[in-house]
Amino acid sequence: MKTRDRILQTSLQLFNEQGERNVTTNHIAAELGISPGNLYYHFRNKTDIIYSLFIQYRALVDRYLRVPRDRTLTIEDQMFYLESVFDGLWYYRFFHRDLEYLLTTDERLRMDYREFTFQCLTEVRAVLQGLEDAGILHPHSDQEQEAMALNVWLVVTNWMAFLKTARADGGNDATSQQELKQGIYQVLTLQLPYLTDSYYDQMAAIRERYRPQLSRVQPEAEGS
Amino acid sequence: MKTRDRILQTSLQLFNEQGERNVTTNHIAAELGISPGNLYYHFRNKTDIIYSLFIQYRALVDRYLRVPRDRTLTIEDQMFYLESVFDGLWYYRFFHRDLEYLLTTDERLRMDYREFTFQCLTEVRAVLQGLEDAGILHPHSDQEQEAMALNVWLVVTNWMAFLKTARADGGNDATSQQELKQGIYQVLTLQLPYLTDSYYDQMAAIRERYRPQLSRVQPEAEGS
DNA sequence: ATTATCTATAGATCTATAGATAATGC
DNA sequence: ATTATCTATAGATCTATAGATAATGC
Repeated sequence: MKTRDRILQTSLQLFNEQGERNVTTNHIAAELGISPGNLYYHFRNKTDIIYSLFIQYRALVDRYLRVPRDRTLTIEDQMFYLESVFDGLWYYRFFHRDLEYLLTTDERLRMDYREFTFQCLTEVRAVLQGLEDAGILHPHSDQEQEAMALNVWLVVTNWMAFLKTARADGGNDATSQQELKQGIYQVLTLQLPYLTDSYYDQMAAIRERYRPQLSRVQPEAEGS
Repeated sequence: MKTRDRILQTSLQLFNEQGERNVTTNHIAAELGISPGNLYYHFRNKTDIIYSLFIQYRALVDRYLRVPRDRTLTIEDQMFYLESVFDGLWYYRFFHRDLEYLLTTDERLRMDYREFTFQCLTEVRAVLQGLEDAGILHPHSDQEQEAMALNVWLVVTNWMAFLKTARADGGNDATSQQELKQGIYQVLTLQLPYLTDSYYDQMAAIRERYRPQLSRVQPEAEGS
């Protein structure tokens, strides 16, 4: 593998494991067994590395989240999107952690990420529309659909951060990808009241499969 | 004012304006016109300052978010809670920005914040229950209520982060507190499908007042 | 010839403390 | 006597580059 790609790969790994803030260019070079000088030959600075990782991340999402406009959607379609999106979030999980800082540091990233967000929101709306057209969801007004899509986005992109804060340890990596998928339960919760009678039972059953294991998340026994 | 309190006040201000990550103990001391040595006389380190600010924040939320269990709730009750909560989020807005990093750095903060989160979730559920008992919301199962409360929490605590990423500039402070309140629109969107017929129009009208000015947030004109 | 890599380091911070001095409260 | 403050600084990083050297591709 090219050194440039190894730098990206190792950076991603260290960022994910330790958080971008705790990983310096020195650490990355040391982990790779190359000199800091060499790293700077390939990337201008850490910001440049992060931007390249964002490009990878965006490409990954673009590859999976292509919602057809010419046909209605099935429940399986939606589940595929959800699974894919959460896989992507996991793979580049460092990214949403320090997102705000990253965006203030890198003007180019801020602009591109902003555009990326709006594209994703458009795709989410297309999913909702596709399910509505299929008779799975009750119809809603454009404005309601837009607000719903935004809530879906907020839940999806921030579920992981919540999990980290809700666990007593900082988040044991081993079990976390599993738990991350429980965010799907939360997303499906948003749709629950909009499901038509014909699909309610089926969707509710699927949702049950993702139910969070609250014994883990919740600290003490249930109060009234 | 006591020096200790001035340190907290100035730290909060600098953290909010520039982000916790960009503010060092040196900056705080310089802004106050005191020596770094003096700052360290009052606080062991920056983590200690942040923890003290969290204690203030928690006290603020505790003061407002006390949901009565012995009576049903009115729509006005809920609006008061929402307004108060968003005010608090604004006042300590640095906190949720670097939250994850802060929690991994300070074990004590992590434990306390976790407990705080669960207490807040309990209060959110009490609000939902109070509205349900008042016949404003259709009844839902305990599990659905729990998942809903979690979604409310996710939307409330992350709306500001979204706003920052969605704006072309990093977020002009002047207008932002206004915009922050638009998060209320998103929260009320979550309740929309659960409203009973008797209250739908009233609540929908209130919700309209918080509608985001999309011209600001959205980059280009509406596509189909 | 060009590309990739290393060595060595200047310059910039930042944290946190030791030790001296000033201010305050009995 | 105790509390608050300052001066000065050691020690630890981190970034980013200059300049030399090695490897590679024609």
